[in-house]
Amino acid sequence: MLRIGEVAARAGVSVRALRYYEEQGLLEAERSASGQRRYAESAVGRVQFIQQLYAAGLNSKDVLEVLPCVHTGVATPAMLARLVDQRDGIDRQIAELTQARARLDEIIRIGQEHVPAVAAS
Amino acid sequence: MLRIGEVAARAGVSVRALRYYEEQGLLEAERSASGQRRYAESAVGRVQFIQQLYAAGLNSKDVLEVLPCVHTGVATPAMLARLVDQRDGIDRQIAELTQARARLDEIIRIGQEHVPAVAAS
DNA sequence: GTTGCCTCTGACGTCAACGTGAGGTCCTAG
DNA sequence: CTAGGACCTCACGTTGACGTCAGAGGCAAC
Repeated sequence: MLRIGEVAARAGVSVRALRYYEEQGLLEAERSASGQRRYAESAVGRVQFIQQLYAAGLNSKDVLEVLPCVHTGVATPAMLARLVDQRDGIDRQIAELTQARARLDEIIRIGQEHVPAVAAS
Repeated sequence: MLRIGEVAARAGVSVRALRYYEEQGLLEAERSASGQRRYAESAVGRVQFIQQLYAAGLNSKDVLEVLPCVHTGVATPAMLARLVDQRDGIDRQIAELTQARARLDEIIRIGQEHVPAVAAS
């Protein structure tokens, strides 16, 4: 059983974030006799996945819809539809990012042509 | 010369957003005699690129650093370094998204196995 | 037993990218 | 010449994911 600081350090987030996740129903913790949170080892991976979903543009409500499937491995048809929606959203984001990356890349290429004296090895 | 509503409609953003971009120094506009903004045709593409950069996780300050290179086609070595940094950031984001997508995908796959009676064609 | 770090519960602060009126002006179609 | 959109400038409101501070208690070491 891990304490909150330990989980935060391992998952690379703040202690405040973990309390916030609990507030949002994203993360459960047992309590010690004195009321301190105790986490299972699996909490670290769970938190990292939550971070990934946030990074993918989901809000905490979306994450809340997705997470039960992760834990139970079971999904209702409605949940599956949501999951597919979220995956499609991520696909669109990846496509946009790829396009933005390509544009940035071309800007860099042009920039290097115009200032070639420095990087020429 | 386009009016603000026209640019907003074509670029798929709000009028308020365009004023905000101007406020942040991201987008310039001439003014008519009565003070109304008049945009060049190129503003539409510029706005769309700004949106892509926002979607890529850049804030307006970052965008402000990147945009001059787009317009002039010239970049100082420092600017080039920033551009490369931003591109690397986008690469990291794409990697994260791809990983999140893979995890979602597996959840969907497992979910479909557990509820096969519906989707079976 | 006390020092020093960890944790607790509120509860207000923050920051970016706009949203949303208020109150007034412009413009163009009929 | 007037009705009604589109546009203008303030300027406050919103939202999500935390940051941060206050005041109090917990825990392991010395």
